[in-house]
Amino acid sequence: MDKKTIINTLEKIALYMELQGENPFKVSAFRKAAQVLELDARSLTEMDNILTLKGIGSTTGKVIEELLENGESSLLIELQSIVPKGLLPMLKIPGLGGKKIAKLYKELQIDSIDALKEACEAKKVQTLAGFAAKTEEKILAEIDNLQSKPERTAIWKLEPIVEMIESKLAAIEQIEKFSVAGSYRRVKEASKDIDFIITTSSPQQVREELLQVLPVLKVIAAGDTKVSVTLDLDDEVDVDFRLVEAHQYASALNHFTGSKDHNIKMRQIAKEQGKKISEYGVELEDGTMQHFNSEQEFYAYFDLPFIPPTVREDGSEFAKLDQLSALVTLDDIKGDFHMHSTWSDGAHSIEEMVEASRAKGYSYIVITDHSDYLKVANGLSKERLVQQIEVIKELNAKYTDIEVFAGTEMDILPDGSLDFDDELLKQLDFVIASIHSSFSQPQEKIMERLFNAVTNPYVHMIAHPTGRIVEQRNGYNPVVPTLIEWAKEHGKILELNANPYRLDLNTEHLKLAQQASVPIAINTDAHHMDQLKYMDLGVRYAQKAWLPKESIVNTWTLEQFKQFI
DNA sequence: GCCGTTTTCGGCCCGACTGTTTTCAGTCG
Repeated sequence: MDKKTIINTLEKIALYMELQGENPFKVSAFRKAAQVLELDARSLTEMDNILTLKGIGSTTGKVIEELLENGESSLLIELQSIVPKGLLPMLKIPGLGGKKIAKLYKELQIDSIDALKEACEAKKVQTLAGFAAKTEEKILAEIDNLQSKPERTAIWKLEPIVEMIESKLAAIEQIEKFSVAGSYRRVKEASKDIDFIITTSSPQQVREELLQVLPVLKVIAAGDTKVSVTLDLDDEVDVDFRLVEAHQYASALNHFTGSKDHNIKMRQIAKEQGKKISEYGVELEDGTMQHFNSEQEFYAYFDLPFIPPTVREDGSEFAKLDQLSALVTLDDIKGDFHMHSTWSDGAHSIEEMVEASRAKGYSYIVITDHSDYLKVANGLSKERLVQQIEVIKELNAKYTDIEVFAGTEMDILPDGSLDFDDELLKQLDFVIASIHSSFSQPQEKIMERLFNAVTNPYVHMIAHPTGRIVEQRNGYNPVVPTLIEWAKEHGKILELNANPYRLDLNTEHLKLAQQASVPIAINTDAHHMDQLKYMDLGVRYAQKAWLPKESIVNTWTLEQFKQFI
């Protein structure tokens, strides 16, 4: 019996109880018990006091004891025999919760989505008290919608949509200030919807403007403080706008950034002090409202350090407040080790990339165009690379405020060999090795290729080590813990590729690398000047893995970096 | 169902919107 099974069982029990229309507090008691176990860092064998944990009482305790003893829960088994399995997916239909589903089952014996669809079409559902024609139509529409719409949308699909919305909001006169919030602001890899908060003194006008200027497919809700729409784009995306007054900005931003668990924790802290947190501010015991100029002020009011959005997750962040000041921030970043120019498949000349990097205030960058093998990307031949090294040397002499290093993003070929020989690699300041081909080879072959790169004395770093594309492609499936071991042994850097398509290594892998003291470089892999901005995303993604500045190569001074290479 | 050196009963984070009724329940984030 492992911890995960116990957590899953408790959550399943909660789900089945919810489908029975049980008391919501009872349901959440089981969820809370599951969360208590989840948030406890110890493994099951290390926990001798499981039944005395706060949040685990006699009933949930018995479930756990039973699971430990014979591997199953009679409570769950009983619930599963009473509640048809077909009810579970019905919770996915917006507008339907436990109570309504329980009623549909009890009164009309509806035990699946198909049965629900039939009953709606036969106009049986509107005969129930609490249901009417409009509800019936809505359920039918949502069932149709269910198949066509993905549950979550990847961050790289959302990014251009967020930018489009931001440009629209900026053009609406009555909007004073706005910000994206929600899980997108927390840098989740994928989100269910996009949240914006807007400050205005004429909410009704802004509401109308929003519905006008955006490509609205469907209005989900449109009240005085909240507008929810589905946008008609390549990917249908839901967007929530919350309209508040200027002095409520910080509280609203905090509230709608979440996460839900983070907010609940904050409210419990406030409650212990007799205060009440809402999206409008903090209400004191005498009923007066406290407002804040920033989220920093808000946290300080509760004697907490500023908790960045990226780590506001399951509540465990409150146990790690002492680590917050060590987290890497954009201000700590002194350079970028991976970018392309027109020499291969980049959009700008080396000089333009240097100028854009100077504008960022970097102390150093490395130009790393593709190597010979990658013909589709106009990879550099030996001769062209030698030429490029000279060009970079000359260019570098022109600058006193930034050091430009000559590098390469060299392919690790399908047969495991490296695209350039050591004689050439020797002449470069910085060598990246990466895989762009034959992803479907057996894992042993992939690892053999990576091993050859890691053990080459002239290679400094492995880029996008797994080759994944967020929410779309798994990559070439290396054994990452082994790769981390090798990197440690041979003194290599592993990359956090900051492009929103990649975010590679992912947070789990980054944590492992940090535990092994393997240095991480956050790189934009920019193919265009504008993409240098992804450093910000990379840094915030690194925060999600709780990476301290010390683990990040980009925080090194020029001297430290020179010493390393 | 769980919790409590103010409580063993009465709360549990808090508020918005919709649809169904006519003062509110259910759902959602």
